[in-house]
Amino acid sequence: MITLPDTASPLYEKVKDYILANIGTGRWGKDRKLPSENELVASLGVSRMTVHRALRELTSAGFLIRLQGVGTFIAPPRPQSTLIEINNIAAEIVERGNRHRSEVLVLETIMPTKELALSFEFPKRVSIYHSVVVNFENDLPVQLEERFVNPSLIPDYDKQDFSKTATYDYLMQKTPVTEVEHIISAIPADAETARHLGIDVGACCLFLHRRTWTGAVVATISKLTYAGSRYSLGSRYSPSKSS
Amino acid sequence: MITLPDTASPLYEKVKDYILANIGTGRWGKDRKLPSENELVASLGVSRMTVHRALRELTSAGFLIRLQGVGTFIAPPRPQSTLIEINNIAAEIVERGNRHRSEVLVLETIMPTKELALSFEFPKRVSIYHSVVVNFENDLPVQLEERFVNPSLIPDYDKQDFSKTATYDYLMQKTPVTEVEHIISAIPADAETARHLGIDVGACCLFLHRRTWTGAVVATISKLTYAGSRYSLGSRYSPSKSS
DNA sequence: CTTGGGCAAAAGTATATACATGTATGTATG
DNA sequence: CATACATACATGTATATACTTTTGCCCAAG
Repeated sequence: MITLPDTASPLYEKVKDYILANIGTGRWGKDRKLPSENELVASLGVSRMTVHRALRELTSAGFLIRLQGVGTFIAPPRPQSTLIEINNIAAEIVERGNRHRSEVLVLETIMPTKELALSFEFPKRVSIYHSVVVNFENDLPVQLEERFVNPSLIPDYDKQDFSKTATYDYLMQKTPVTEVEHIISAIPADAETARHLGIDVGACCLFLHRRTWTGAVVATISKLTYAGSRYSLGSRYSPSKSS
Repeated sequence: MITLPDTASPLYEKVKDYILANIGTGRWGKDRKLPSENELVASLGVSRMTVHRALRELTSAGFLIRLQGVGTFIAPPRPQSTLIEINNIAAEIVERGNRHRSEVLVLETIMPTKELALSFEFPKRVSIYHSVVVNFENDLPVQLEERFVNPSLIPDYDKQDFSKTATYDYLMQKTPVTEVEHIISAIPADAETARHLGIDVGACCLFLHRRTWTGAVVATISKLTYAGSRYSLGSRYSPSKSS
């Protein structure tokens, strides 16, 4: 009989910790198979429901794999990918304690180019909304934001005052995003970008291309250009909010 | 008494669906407060444990917020952030059907600079591993990878042959990552980077700075420089794998 | 009016029990 | 030898019950 630590945390958390510790030390590493629920009940002296809860939560957290009728196994090492988080720039600037301001350069309805229509996966040509906004941090331009918006999902996009509401906030509020595609690259500033961001032509810019979906429909396409010298995308992330 | 649909799914899933549906239609939108567990027990005719499980899972999925002694509430709309995924470059290249090859330029033990020691959050000066590797896609250099590795977590790092095993694979295999910090920026190539990547000095590069933790200890610090013209980070992501 | 105690209500935890369902395996039968 | 069945064992689900912890609120005492 193993005695679990006498801490304040609930019992199922102690069981989870016990299991994680044994995974970590490789004690169950032989065939990566864990003791059965009933064996854990016997060795830990807790009820099966408690063991079951611990195992279920570790499974949903990705540590374990369970097969009914077979057993519980240590999950293969975490998928080799890491996530970074991209936040709303307006919120981010304010959070840093700086002043955010935006300037609307363009807000119009256009017929998409063939390439754009393709990106929207439109079967036929329909007009779309188009906006260009510059975001300032303490009066220094940091981001040039060009957006193309599917009007069937977000009507009235062209009626908004985006110097007050961030485009991002408006879109997030209007339609749920079910999928996002990002492409991040580094490009030299062209003449127009350079002018809007107040940097030299050819200066390094971080370029973020984003498409969002609502269901099967492409909702927005955004091209975000950051002045490379003034901005970097940062994030800190815990792959698994374990235990 | 509400009757839940007569499908094959388990009861707690039906309860989850019922709750999600009521959130979606805004039925409980007034003060965003849900019926208590006991009220749901009465109205749905299931046991409290079942209701509790449904509510607990919806809470951990981010849909609800529960306060002991107070009640259950609809969570505010999803945090306004999106995630992008950064994959192992070697695997990525192979997945694209291209040939991956790496060249080890440096693999040594060094004393960290003051700045580096600070990044590692070292209390005192200890030596660390240092590697510089160039990754090729079809013989075209795409990434310059400089890594600093905490020897207390990953001994023998300097004994590896990283032209065979990707550093990433080796590290992932040796120690679990509990937290990751990323900073992405766009910088012009310096002379050395330009030489290794075969690009012009001053050309745009995507620069990824990464720190990984194992528990409270900084495990690795990586500086990944991508030739901007040849590479972009891409990902597609579904924010909520709900219910 | 303010404070503090006590009560009710809500979620959180833990257990015992039962049955359902999926899987592997051994055994008897053709 | 092969198939079908029985069985044992694993996880999955559902309930009843009991107790704990936290919170909000009413009400009485000061």
